[in-house]
Amino acid sequence: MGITDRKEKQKAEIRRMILDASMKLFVDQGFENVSIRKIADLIEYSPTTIYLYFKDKDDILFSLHELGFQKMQEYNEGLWDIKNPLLRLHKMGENYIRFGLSNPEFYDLMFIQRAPMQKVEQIDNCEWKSGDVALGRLKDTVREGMDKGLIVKGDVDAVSMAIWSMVHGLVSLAIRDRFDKLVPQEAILPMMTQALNWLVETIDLTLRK
Amino acid sequence: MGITDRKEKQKAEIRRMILDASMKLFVDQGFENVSIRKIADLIEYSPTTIYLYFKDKDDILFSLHELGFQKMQEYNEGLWDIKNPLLRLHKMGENYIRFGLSNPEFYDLMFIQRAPMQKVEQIDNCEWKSGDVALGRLKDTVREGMDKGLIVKGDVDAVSMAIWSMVHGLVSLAIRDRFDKLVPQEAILPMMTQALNWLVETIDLTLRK
DNA sequence: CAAATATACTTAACACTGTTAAGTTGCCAA
DNA sequence: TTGGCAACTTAACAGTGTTAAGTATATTTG
Repeated sequence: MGITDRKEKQKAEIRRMILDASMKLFVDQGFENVSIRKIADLIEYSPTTIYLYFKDKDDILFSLHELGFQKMQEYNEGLWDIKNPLLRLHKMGENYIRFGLSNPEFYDLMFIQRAPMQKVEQIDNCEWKSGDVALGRLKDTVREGMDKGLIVKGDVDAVSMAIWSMVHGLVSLAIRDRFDKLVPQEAILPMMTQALNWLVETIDLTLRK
Repeated sequence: MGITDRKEKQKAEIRRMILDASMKLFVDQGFENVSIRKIADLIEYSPTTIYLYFKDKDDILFSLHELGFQKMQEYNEGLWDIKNPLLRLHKMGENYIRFGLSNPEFYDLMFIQRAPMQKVEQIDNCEWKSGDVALGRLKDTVREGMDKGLIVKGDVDAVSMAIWSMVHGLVSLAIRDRFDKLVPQEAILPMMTQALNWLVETIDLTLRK
């Protein structure tokens, strides 16, 4: 089956091209400037060809959102070498913020836009693998911290959600311009870092006498 | 000037009609289903008439976003009767979550969509009054709590941002369906409440011995 | 090898979107 | 009565996602 094999590879290659073009477009020009026609222009095919490789636009956005999670993991390389769960948690937060601010369009897709979740609802019947894996790592760290008596005890799920929500809140408010008119531009990142530091210090049991 | 006066009132009335129609549309059918033409249909005018009363679509969305802040304040009636700043803070958080989940489309406009902020940037040169006022109330409460030795000390601005970010994170992840596949539907609200409770307990100095 | 079929891609169109320029009413003041 | 102005509409532009139908080219089959 040498021929069908090569065909498969060609098909995968064009899928790649479409994703690459979409990525380029929405990193360069922002989310709302990505259109099927612009993608088609970039890969020099007709717009309808794209529908031979993806069911619809949401399908492309879903794939990109998964690439986003891959990219995010790169930020966390070496994270598990940190043995102290509290320190690891702190670093996770820092990486999360750094990733969000450096890749606002990916972040948007992963945690703000509705499109990818609609695909999850339709296709992958009842699972959001990428999100589940990422949240799992947070939960593990929180649990470890509690077990070792390093951080304030509480329901692991609720506490993990609270921490995730806080960093997500910081990043999403920042990239949706809600800090712009409340905090001087150059003070935004320091303020975010300070907020994270405060949280980590507040839950740190070792700081209490 | 009786005539020009009545004219003014008529003009204001049509503005109202447009805003009411937009509100109805985006509360009933969701944000992305609001179009100039649908608004026009609802008020039985031609689409272009709307441009005689609002500069563009963003202008309408900005006005709606301000109405959202008004509506939010209604949730906080009687809040300042609570003398204990920690209790008040807790209630503020509960109200914030309740408002967000009950009025997702308004919340979207106020804290997620970019459109209203773009209007702020263009017109109101360099202020986001609604946001500033709301954040101000939070800051006052946090400061009062710190002054009275009821909550963990820290930079008032950063701590306020941290708290706002956490509740915003909870609400925005919820209304953008990020909890749906991670937590059973009926467990979402309890989990959010639990997360808020945990935060308040964690910063409560009176609980420490 | 020729005919039938399957593959890859395009053209044209539909039903939308926000927005603008130009045209049409009807009312008010001179 | 007429000029001008205000309120409103029609028609159009340039864009969007998406689908049905058509056209080559390549592959398989008789």
